[in-house]
Amino acid sequence: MLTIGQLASYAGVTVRAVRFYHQKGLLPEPGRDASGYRRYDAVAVVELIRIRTLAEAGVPLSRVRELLAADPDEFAAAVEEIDHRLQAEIRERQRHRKRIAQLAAGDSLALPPEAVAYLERMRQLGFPERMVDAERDAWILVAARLPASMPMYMTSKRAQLEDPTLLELYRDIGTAAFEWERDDPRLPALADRLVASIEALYEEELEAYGADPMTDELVELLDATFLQATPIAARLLELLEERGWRGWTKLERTGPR
Amino acid sequence: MLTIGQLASYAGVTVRAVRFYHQKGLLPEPGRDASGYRRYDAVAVVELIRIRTLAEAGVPLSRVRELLAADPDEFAAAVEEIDHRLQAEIRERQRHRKRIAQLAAGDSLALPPEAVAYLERMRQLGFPERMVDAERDAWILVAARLPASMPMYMTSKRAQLEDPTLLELYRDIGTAAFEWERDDPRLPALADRLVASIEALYEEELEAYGADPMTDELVELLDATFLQATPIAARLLELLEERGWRGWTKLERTGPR
DNA sequence: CTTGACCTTGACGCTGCGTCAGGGTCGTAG
DNA sequence: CTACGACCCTGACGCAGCGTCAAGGTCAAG
Repeated sequence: MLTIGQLASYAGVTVRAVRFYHQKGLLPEPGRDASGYRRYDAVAVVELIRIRTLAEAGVPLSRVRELLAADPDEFAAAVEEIDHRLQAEIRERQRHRKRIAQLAAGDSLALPPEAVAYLERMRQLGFPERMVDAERDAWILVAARLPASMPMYMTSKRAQLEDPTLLELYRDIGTAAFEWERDDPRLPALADRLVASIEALYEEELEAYGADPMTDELVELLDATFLQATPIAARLLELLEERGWRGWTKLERTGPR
Repeated sequence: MLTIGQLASYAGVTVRAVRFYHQKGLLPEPGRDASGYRRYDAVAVVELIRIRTLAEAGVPLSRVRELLAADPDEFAAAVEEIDHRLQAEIRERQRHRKRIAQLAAGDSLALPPEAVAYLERMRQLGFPERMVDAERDAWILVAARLPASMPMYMTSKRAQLEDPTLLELYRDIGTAAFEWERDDPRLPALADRLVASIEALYEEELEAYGADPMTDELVELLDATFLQATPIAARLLELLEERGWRGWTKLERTGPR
């Protein structure tokens, strides 16, 4: 007759695990000896090994209980289902591996590769790090909501970076955002240049991309980020409204053409 | 400003998860509005998405906390370690899949394929199901302790099954085990045949396999299983001792040659 | 004013055990 | 005979990552 420790070492499990299986009704409680110790026979070893075999195959203990008492057909069906689950878990982990492989570089945290490339291009072009960070945060928000549209946005944005006039404008906005005060006298001139660019872009963009999938919710959030990021944001929006345009992330014409 | 529900839906997580991250210190508690509601800004969305990105990559939350504050070198090291873990988990599940694939047939629960083949051969040879079951349980015990020795044992046992004299003897022991009483008068004659076979095998086996890796502990357990399985077991052991042999699983000569 | 959809804190539940705490028991050695 | 280490017992809490009540308070719309 075996003690619980001997039984456990036989099946390669811990004593605690054996008691746990008793508690869960997977393994019947054996008789006790005079001093209250559990005493097991060889049948218990076989039962315990069966439990471990299923458990080690990744079967949850609740299923193990059913399976030990199942007929061959039920057993086969259960095995198939468990195999599907294991396959799914493997695929999940393979996705995770890809994901963390992309995380090796800092920006890619939560961003698709084309966005990382776009931010890298900004750095190459000499944009200040703070502005790149702000851009990154904004695109993280977009990527979370509209992952499918990221390639489209990034294609559009990269094209804008290659236009010398726009590049100059973006750089100046960056400088303004992080170095100017809210009432800087140079802001109206900046707003003029901005409006000129908007009006030049407006027609093109509409033709090229059709309806923008961006939701009002997201637009609002991105605008809020901008307003928080720099004190000039609020003033710039005012100046734009005076010139017939409302918004920031998504511009709408309010005045005459 | 966002409520907790809006924040959560933005990052694709549940409200409960957000509160949990607050509790764990992953996400800072934001300010409250007049009625005590948490109010979030866009920065919180970005932080939350970062947390989820890491968590979805299979990083435990305790590591997420460290990683959010880690420098690029630490981050890269951590990513590598996590990737190793994921790979290990994938390999583990692939083993599990193999294991449960083997479980499709009933006997293979906790038995290697060669043992399953041996039991199948017993069935082909017409051994009664009860005897096959008893054999199976015994070999489950052996396989748990000495998996590496199973091919050797099975080769030896299969050879014995192909010997007509031994086959006849085993079949008769099977019949005796499940149909005779402890004091059946035919037992002494069975013991004589058994001893004759043992003495014929004894020399051969010693030469062929050298030292048996089986431990005393395992021998004792297997003997106990035999004694529990059938009332004739105890009597048979007595008869063997009278004839100069002790034991069952592992026989030792006690008398003269 | 009511309804339904939100928000708050607090507490328990799930899996598969690990790990104390606070005892009793067994076998062997001195 | 006693002491010691290695066992055994029950009971309870802890872990990760939330899900899910419970028992309220708040808000916007009809």
